[in-house]
Amino acid sequence: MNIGQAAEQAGLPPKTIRYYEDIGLVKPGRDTNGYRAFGDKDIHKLTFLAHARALGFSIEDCRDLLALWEDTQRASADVRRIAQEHLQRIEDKIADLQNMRDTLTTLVRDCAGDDRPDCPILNSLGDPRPA
Amino acid sequence: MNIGQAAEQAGLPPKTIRYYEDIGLVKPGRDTNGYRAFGDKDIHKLTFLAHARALGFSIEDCRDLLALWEDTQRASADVRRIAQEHLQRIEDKIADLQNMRDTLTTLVRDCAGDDRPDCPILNSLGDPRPA
DNA sequence: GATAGGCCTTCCACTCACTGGAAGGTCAAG
DNA sequence: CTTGACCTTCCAGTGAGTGGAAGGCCTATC
Repeated sequence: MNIGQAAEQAGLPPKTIRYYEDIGLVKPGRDTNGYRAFGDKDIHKLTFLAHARALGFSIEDCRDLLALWEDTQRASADVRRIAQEHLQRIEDKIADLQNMRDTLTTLVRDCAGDDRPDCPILNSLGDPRPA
Repeated sequence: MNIGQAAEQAGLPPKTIRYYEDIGLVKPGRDTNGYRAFGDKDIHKLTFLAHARALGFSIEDCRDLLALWEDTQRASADVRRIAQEHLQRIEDKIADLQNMRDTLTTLVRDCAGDDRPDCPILNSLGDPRPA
């Protein structure tokens, strides 16, 4: 299978797949004309990568998860640990963003948003001890 | 004021302040020895930048907000619009992360996490139509 | 056989917002 | 006079791709 079809199957842009080969996540063969030749296992890996990345796993997490996937003897606990650590990072990030949202919501609510120059948003951002 | 004190006041690393000068966000003067000399207005700007960045505004948003802050005639509506657009991006990001979290929570819950090799997380990630 | 177009290849540069480090100048204390 | 903490500039790297140029290959049509 050429890179175009592989991209379609996996739901990734061809450029991204070349990049994944570059950094050693997949190792497709080559046809005599130099085109990459993707087998079923490559497609599976790319699909795996597309899903894991969509869930926000880092490339290095993906590398670890793929290695565990290829190791039929691995303990599911190893996978679970990576997923749980990632879950914690996501929870933290959500909490951060919710704090930002709350602060911004207050600022936007207090801003008249009209033609007058007075603006609580700018005032607060410039204050050494802001809202 | 030297860059070290300015950094302390504003709550930013010196490296970041130099970077902000590089990209034209602040323009401190120079002492005769070549050291940057930060005035009150520079400190205020840096403080502003630290807060706006902490709220997740992009550098380009910060540039716009600083320009509005320096324009005493600006309408508060302009500021409000930038803040509200940013707020929307934050809301979207929170929703994305919550979806990720929900999917991952399900996967982690279904994974035995013991010595056995069977792992619903890996199975699902490799599935063309995943959880 | 020529040509058009749609693939494919490599390589280089760019993104964003810094961060790290090297090499060297300056300043205050002891 | 030396030590150590500052400061300066410049170069390179981060993560995870994306954009584009220059050129090769493959198929279809004229």
